Amino acid sequence: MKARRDVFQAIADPTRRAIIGLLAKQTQTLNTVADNFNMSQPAISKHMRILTECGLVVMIKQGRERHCSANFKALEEVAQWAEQYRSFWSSRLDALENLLNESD
Amino acid sequence: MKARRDVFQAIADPTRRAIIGLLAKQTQTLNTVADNFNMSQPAISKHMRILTECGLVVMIKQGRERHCSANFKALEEVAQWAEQYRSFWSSRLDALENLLNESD
DNA sequence: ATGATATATAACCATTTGGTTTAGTAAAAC
DNA sequence: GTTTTACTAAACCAAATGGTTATATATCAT
Repeated sequence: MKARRDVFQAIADPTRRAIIGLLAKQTQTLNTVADNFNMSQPAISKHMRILTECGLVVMIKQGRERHCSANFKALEEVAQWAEQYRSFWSSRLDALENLLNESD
Repeated sequence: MKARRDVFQAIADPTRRAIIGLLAKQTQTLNTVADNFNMSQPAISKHMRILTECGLVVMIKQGRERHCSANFKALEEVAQWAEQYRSFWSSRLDALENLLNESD
């Protein structure tokens, strides 16, 4: 049994972020998703597997089609991680100033 | 010349996220950062290089030491990307419901 | 039944990743 | 000036990543 996929790793790939973007507009089948990319269907299939493994996408089998839908809740972890540092970048306390103050 | 590093890829690694967390508390030298991890100093050096290449960390040479400081502004891209989908997960329109509605 | 369609699975491959150890180099301490 | 110290760079390695093509499987259409 594989260790549960990491959502940070899942969104590291630009193709997978683009897939999320597509699914935000509407649920799509795997094939219609694949039409948007310049790569083979198995490649998209693999990306989709990674996305489902970390909970970012839910796939439901309907006949011979797989209907794919994004589960944006899984992005909360990412948003929260990044946002915890927002006060740092929105304040005056960013990296350069830290360093400059330090060397004063 | 290497293509500019991607911040999404940079934060995909848990060690690098931990480094960001450390630098949020205070600027540190490369060595003091390395003390927090169970890996060699060159390994941390490499992580730090990736972090600086995508702008997440700023390093300033001071004598023989490298003072490392996080530049949280570089996280804005990540926060914004994730947040654009917040309305989806905070509303009732999440994946499962989409699919269930569809198959009604 | 036969064939087309939608997808998964397998086998394969090149490249990247994340680590290692072993030098090097530059600054500080003695 | 010799030795630590802080780090970088190089050479190496196993494993993971992201793609391919070819094949299998299940469903739908005829």
